[in-house]
Amino acid sequence: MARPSQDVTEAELAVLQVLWDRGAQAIRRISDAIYPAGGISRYATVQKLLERLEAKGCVTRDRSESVHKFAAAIGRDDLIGKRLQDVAETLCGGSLTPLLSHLVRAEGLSDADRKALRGMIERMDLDVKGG
Amino acid sequence: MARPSQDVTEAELAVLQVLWDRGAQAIRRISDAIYPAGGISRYATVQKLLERLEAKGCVTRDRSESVHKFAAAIGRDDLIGKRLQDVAETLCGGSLTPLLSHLVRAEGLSDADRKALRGMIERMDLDVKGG
DNA sequence: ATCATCTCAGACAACTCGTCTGGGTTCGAG
DNA sequence: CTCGAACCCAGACGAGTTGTCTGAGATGAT
Repeated sequence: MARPSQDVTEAELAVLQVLWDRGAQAIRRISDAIYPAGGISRYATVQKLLERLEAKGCVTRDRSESVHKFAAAIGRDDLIGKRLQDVAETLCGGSLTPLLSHLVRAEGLSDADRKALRGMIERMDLDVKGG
Repeated sequence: MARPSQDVTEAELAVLQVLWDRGAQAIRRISDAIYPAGGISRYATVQKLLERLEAKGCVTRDRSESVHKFAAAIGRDDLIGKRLQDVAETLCGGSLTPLLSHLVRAEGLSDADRKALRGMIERMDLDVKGG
């Protein structure tokens, strides 16, 4: 499975968002979703973006019909993970822990957030102890 | 305080690392640290990087002496925060919580990590309750 | 006065990114 | 079968970024 090596671009991400939200699509549909104004060249732009996404392993292409259909090969979560990993490698020597502690320290953590977080940790503890 | 608007580049980061590790430095010192081989042009490269870092507000310049001295204006932690914020805005609608849950879910969290994390949360709870 | 070292401004090639053009193909309607 | 619309593919283009370098003037110690 070809993993996305390079990073996903702003415009490429817009294409991925459409695929994530609406499932597999033909180029025309994606183009219409992103550029409601339409236009021939916009179509070609999306086409190129999909081509590059495919090269990066972020999208799969179904060529069984004459009009190809594209589907996301990675999820939003995969991309989040990749970006976090990237930050960790660039700034923390590869360790994710500093990111974690930064986020916990950061403002914006509500009561509910903390509660959910505690729940997650407890569940992990159980996983470890239970087997 | 001018905040870093654009992102810090790979080579720029190398310069920042030197400033973080060794404190305020003149260009020559930084250049020697990054390019042990030396060379005139490397000096100019570091100079340009510092100029760009200054423009981004990541570095301050002390012009009081004829040989300027540079110091980091942001910490490693600030940069981590900025990058995390960026990921959140790009992929999570600005919320940091998904990042948090992703990290907790991620492998590589040791026993000690979980323990430390639980400690952090409990401390936050105390802060809130204690006023 | 000289010379090494510094600052500053600008140039450069390589690369990325979003966009567009042109040429060949496919497919359904007439 | 022919025609036209929509498709796929390859390539190009301008703008912006990034790391690097050059040249000219200023500064300071010997």
